[in-house]
Amino acid sequence: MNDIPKAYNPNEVEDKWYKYWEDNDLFGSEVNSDKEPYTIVIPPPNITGMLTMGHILNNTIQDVYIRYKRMQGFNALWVPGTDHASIATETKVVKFLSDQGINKDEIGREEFLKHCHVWKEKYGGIITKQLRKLGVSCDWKRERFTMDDHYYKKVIEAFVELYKEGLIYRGYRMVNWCPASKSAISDEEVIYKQSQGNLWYFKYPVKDSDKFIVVATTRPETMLGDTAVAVNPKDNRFKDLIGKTILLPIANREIPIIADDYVDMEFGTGAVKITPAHDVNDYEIAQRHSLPMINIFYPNATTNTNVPADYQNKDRYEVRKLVVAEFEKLGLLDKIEDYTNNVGYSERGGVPIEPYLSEQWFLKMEELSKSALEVVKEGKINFHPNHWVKTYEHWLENIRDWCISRQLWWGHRIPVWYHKENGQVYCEVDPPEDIENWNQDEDVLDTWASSWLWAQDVFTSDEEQLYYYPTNLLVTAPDIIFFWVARMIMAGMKFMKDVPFKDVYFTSVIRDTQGRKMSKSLGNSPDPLDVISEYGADALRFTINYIAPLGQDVLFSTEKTEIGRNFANKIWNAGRFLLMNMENIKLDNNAFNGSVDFVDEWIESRFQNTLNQINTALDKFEINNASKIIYSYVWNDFCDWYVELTKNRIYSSEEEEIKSAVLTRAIIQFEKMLQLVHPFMPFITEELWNRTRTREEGSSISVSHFPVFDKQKTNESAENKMMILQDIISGIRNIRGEMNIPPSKKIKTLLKTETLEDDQINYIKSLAKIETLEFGKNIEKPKGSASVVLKGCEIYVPLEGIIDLNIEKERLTKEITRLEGALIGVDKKLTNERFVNNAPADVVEKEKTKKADWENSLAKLKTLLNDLS
RNA sequence: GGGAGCUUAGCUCAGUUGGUUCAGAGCACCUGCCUUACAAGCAGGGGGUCAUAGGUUCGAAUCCUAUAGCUCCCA
Repeated sequence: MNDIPKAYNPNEVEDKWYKYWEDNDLFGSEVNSDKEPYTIVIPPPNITGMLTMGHILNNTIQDVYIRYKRMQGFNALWVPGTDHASIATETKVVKFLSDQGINKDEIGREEFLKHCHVWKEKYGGIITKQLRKLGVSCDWKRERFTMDDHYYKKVIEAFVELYKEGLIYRGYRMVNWCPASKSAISDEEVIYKQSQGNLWYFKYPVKDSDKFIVVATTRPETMLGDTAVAVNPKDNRFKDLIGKTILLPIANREIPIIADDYVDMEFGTGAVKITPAHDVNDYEIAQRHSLPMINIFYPNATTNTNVPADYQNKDRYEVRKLVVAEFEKLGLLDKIEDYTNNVGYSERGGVPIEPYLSEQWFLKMEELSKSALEVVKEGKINFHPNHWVKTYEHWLENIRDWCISRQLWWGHRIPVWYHKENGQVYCEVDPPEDIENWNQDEDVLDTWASSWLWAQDVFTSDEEQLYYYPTNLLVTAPDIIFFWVARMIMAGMKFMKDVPFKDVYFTSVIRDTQGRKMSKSLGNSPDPLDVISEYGADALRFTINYIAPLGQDVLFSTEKTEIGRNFANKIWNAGRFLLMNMENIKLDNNAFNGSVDFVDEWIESRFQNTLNQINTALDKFEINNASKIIYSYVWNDFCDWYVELTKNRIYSSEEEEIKSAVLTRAIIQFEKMLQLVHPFMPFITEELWNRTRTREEGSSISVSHFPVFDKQKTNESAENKMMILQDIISGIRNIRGEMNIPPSKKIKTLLKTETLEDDQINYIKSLAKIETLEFGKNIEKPKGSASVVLKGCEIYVPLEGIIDLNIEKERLTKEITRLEGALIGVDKKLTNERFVNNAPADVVEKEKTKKADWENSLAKLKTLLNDLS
């Protein structure tokens, strides 16, 4: 056993065990009607992505729960997989190809998709490979992809079903258009950013008049598509102009001046230009007034032939400059003001979106959102933290139809065919038989319109679906609550008539130490794999759980991982101590009887209470609380006290039998602790589990039985007895510390007490480094002693000659001041009649006891202080 | 503009139904220790007007109201 290194080295341990787990299929799950399933589906990472700190947090939490439940005897299944990420992947592949001089449109759809699949095979597994480094206990045999045959078919079936029910429709509508990907995107994919812009004031000449009407706009280029100017009917400034027309400069069109309540009289000049094809509000006004709609852009947001020749084929921002310059030249530019406005950007494309008229597919939301709202309100699904419910409700109550078509090739192609001759529409899972007479719709579905089936269709047979669905827990980042969580709930209720999961855990958002969101562009995100190789996966897992409070942001920096690394090292060394002492000792499982003393009862009691607290914390999804409970049990109870107290018995005992019994007991206690820690730190616990004794091939701590809380084994009197012991030892250590007595110097100590028992004495002697200890109720304080007053016990450390009286006076005075302050508080309460009359009797009683105890101590302290002078 | 959350020690955060000295932990800091598991450690110590102002209550970090600051979501 001398091969146990002094410091824990995760690199020598982690890969070995991961391989062992996978080789032995320890995380596989099969339908088994005798066992209750516990199911989690992974939020499928995007195949274009790399592992981020967000993934670390998210997947660590899932792994904690799945390992915990697996050890508790559930048939635990964690389904891994990836998402095809339509826009992101297509963008990557397009760039990849164009770097080689290949143009997407030239090679055509089929050829392009081949490249996509090749690309997916090559890069699509990066994250899932990286995740293994974290120790995740997924069932890799069940890895799924959103474009797998089975899953693809399910997506198409869902479309057809919804179409036939009339919930999916096609329409020529104003959508959020991403000029970069040349596709429509959904409302949720638009990100609003504040930007410093201008408000341009244009003078529009009124026909047959020398008057002008001034309009303000943030987007001058759109004037080329204006089809009206609108004013508020109540606005007296423009009353006489309503019904007249404007001669639109540059475009040289005649457009009407109309009245509409929508116009805000306070904004700008009170008159607004109307560009129906490029503004959502204008579009609605145009519909009310039957105005023409002039689309001035190609799909990439360059100007088309609907604008004068000089302005054609130019980028929208270039046209803006030209238009402004021309207005200035014509003397029609009234003024320019600074203006801050919200500009919508395409989440994926990164460019400002263009409101754009086009033919798109929509999914009606009214019915779907209703049931999704109900199940959360009724508590069939619980959000953690709960406050996300409000955000969720608000979104569902104000939802608009979902634009599900994308003008892309990579994805699930819409299963609709149009007849070449008669324009007939055909929507089925299988293509029409006379396929040569039909054209299939060119669009694919929004990625989320496929991943919304994830919780139900990662299961490939009815039997499996029936057994594993609904899943138990979804762990995800709050930023996809609408994109994914809400829609998965809709899909579950629609297709399965049941919720997709029972609990949703929304993770923290990971930021850097300055509170900035981690992002590629800022370069402030550490590569998790670097962190793992530097500190170990267990260290990172533990740290991220430890510092991530439920529902709040977490500020992460690489150095914080020291918390977990040090903790792992602590566990390692506790094990090292036990194993080293076991070297020449036989483990004797039957040797308990002679050795049980209150320390053994105490640690068992602490263990049980800790176990109970951890169960409660995990049930409430207070995962960082759970890690703190574990940390404090392992470090404070187990290492600082229990192991130290074991030493006393191991070293002082001459009897091998007792030594063996103490160590056996300690090892068993240590093993139980390892099980507690295992869901959080799987690698180190597996390593030590295999070092405490020889294990069968194929066995693992990860499939061992998690301890079950047993109230019978808690022991209040042992805990109390221990507390007294700890107080006395701390008291003596305090004197040592304050008096600067070096640890090497053994001291003499006297204890005036009635309650101390023999079995506590040896512990006190060794932990407080005492040479001789006298105790009893009639102990007298020696002259020149330092002293501590505890409840029912006084400690005297005779230090005549060494002791600095002033330091001791200071110590005592400090304690006296503290107690006096506390007593004032208690007195204030007890002399207040309203307190005595109104507060519950037990509270008053407690205050009285406190008062008596403190007065007692205070009196003793004062006597001690007097003796010194 | 609407909504959610946050503000407690130098830093990051706990603090349950208001009641034990409830003002805590970790890191950082100071002092002493290479004490036979661990210096990635051990022992001891200092440090906070609980954002601000009111209110409710016998009693408030905790409940209510207002204000300020910060973060996020939605329009």
